Amino acid sequence: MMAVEASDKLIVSDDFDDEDGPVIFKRTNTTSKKNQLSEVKKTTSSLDGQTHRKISDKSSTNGQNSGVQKSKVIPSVKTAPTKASIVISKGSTSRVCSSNVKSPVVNPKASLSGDKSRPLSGSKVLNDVKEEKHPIKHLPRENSEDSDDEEDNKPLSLRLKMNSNHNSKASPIVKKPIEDSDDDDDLPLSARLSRNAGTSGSGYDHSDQKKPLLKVQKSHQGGSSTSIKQEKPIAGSVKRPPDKISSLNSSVKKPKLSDPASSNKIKQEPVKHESKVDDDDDHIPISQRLGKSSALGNKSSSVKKIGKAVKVNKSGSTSFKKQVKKMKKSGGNSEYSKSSKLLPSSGDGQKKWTTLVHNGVIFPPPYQPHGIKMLYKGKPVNLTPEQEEVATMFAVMRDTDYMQKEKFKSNFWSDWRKLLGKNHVIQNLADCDFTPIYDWYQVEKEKKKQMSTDEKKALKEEKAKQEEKYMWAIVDGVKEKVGNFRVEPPGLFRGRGEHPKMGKLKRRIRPSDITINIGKDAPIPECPIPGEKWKEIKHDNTVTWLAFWNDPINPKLFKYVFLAASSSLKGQSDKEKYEKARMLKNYIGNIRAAYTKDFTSKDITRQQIAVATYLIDKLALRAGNEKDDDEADTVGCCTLKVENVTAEAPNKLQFSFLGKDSIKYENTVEVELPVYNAILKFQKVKRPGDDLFDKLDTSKLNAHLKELMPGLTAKVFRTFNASFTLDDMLTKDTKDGDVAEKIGVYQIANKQVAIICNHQRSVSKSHTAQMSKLTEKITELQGVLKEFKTDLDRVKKGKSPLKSAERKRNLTPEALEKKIAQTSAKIEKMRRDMKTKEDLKTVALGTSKINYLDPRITVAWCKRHEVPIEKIFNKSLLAKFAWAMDVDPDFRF
DNA sequence: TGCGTGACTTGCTCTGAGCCCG
DNA sequence: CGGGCTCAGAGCAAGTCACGCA
Repeated sequence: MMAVEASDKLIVSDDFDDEDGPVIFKRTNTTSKKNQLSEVKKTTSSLDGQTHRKISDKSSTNGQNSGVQKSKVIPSVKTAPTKASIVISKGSTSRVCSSNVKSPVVNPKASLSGDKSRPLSGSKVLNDVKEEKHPIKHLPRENSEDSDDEEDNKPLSLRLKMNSNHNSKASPIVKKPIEDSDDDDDLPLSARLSRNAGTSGSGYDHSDQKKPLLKVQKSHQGGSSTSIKQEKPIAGSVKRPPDKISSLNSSVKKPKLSDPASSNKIKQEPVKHESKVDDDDDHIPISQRLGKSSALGNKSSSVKKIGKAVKVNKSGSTSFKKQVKKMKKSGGNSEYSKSSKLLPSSGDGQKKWTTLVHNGVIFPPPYQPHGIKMLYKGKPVNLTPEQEEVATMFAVMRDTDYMQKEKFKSNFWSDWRKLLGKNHVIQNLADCDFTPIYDWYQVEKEKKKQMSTDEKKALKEEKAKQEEKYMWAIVDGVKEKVGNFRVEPPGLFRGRGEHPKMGKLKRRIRPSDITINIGKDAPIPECPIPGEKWKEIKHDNTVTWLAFWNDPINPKLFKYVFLAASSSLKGQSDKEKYEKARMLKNYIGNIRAAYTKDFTSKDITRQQIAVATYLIDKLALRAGNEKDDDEADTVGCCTLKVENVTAEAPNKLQFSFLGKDSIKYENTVEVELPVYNAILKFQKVKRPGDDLFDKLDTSKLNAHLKELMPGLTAKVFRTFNASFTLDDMLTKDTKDGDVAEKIGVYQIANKQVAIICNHQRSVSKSHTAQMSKLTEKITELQGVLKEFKTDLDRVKKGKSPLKSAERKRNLTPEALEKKIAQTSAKIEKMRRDMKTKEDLKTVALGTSKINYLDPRITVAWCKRHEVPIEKIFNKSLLAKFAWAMDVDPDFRF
């Protein structure tokens, strides 16, 4: 419904016949409803697989962008602390070498046998071996792609173990992880899809890529499977290795060593070790890890041989110990190993910290009345400061799309009216004219813009000074950045999509709304607003939040203040997330076999679980929790409605629904026939608005998934698909070449992941203008080129260059030829840039980079191919992924 | 078993700083 | 040196999932 849609669609082609098969579903983009991006559709790829996405630019207006919006009267300036540089380098290369050496054993397989069976011993061994894996795996895959494809048709399970078989036989499922290298099994469906596509033709990628964005094109060959991942730091090593740290610090604006850095460094060192350890684990097959989660200790042993470890130590020793201790408590890194249970560790009521010191939160400044009078029926109206503040919030949103929404206006009116009172002069919104306030705001904005650089700088510094104390927390003795220490200012709620509460007043938060969580021995932060006090002080070390308040729009919800993404606490859980996804790789074969078998189960719940799991695996759909009526009407897998899926004979399913953030998901994919038939069955006798999976909800689904793999939940498939695809594409498509070409390969892989995850963005307002500008320039250059050619002709014939340009005058044929080549190259580059711009106009690459792509894949790839990590990760990502920086170059997801 | 929290992750948009260009 | 563009970072909305209780 609301979707505005866009027109783009991606075309996806899937071919998956089989489970693994190469399904390709690539969607180009979807549109968001709100955003109205374009939608993408996919088509199946035909031979070539070219799928293309078409883009239509349709309007892209999202209203949101309009400039004014935000209104915040108060400028927020923050300074960012920053930092960091990365230091990966050296080690990396060197490491690489070492790594390369490794033996060719393939993990997968090895693991298989060993792994499955079990644990430790085997596993360790494996671990050590580890690195080898990729080679093996890949090769087979690639080469065999075609064959794979065929196999693809077969059920995943089959493929796993025996490629030869058919679907029917599913292998035994269950918990044991299989490591097979089976080719496809490991692969994410999506990857498989794409792969096919790639192989066969170029799937949509091709089209897109055909002209290589960056030059990379080759991709097809490898088939591109994409994977997406996110990154988060895993805990393992709590902190970053010293190096990193140091580097970070340096960059950080803050005081150099002031503590943070320095302290961090120290502590962190220990971390390194740990991290290494982790790395080791990585290599290890999941299964192994599982088995013995306890392995941790072991790992250390394994700690690689690699030099790195060595370095770390020294300084580390002390800190190291400490850390270890800490970790244990918290279940930190070690955790994963330690927690034999598998990953699940992090969550629970484990201790997350021992000592926690921070200064609370900072509040936005009080409202400063401007005294500008709005008009009601043409006449100026007096408003109290409170009334004026809310009127200003509304006035300032004039240029946004929200103003076109009745719901927004009625909600605003309802809340504002409460402030005005029943008997106020203002009796309806339609007769209100906020122009004077709007104009005043524009002027204020302009003034701010016109301030001199020095003035701006002074303001910024002042703000930084005020905020300095709130920016840091000391967790177990380590200074860590706080993520969002600023209390949200009052404003009008901007829900996404057709949110029922859009426009409601989000009232000002006061100290008495805020609960502080801090160490028992730490001083309680002073309340920044004189005369007021905190709602409550807690000392709960099983949670990571520093403070929270209830969301004024929906009091059932909380707004938390957490540590920043670069903190070790966050890094730890990030790492755990990726480890879990990697573990899934070892189980995926059996899981696919299991659900394939259940596609035709007589037990309807079982059948629905099977089909839902298949969709989550293949399409990277979100779980789809139930939602209340007072939220936007969006769905995920478990909450799909009959109307969201249209069957197209013989075996295609067309999906069309609004997902998270009311982003439109449009995709048509080929599915296995039993799935197709099951969907038809689920739709039977239901109305369009009924639940497709009426016997299912996320808790049942996740409970089932946990039986298949410890800690497995629906969202793990997204991480797995994403990271796997990235790893796979990078491995297959990276060729010798310059850095720019390699970065191009990375971007294409990143884009593929974004498409799989349906990460969209709204088309920038100036997109069309920018494109036409580029077109103009190209046309102009083509004219120039033509002239050069004519001149060259003439010069060769002994004539003088044509007219005009005197500059041409003395050109020799050689010089002209050179010019021609230069101009042609320039035109080519511009064409590529245009294509890239157009291709990415509705695709958001950042989300997957931040949340779904295991950073170790990227770091290891950078090391292997000598691409500076800074070319891929910006400063904040470098800080966030500090835990992944010392990964072995041979790391494979 | 179902439901309502509670805690955290994921995700899009806006903003502002720095960059490039003419 | 002003204006448009890009991109990182901030902001905050909207998901996921675990847990405890009845």
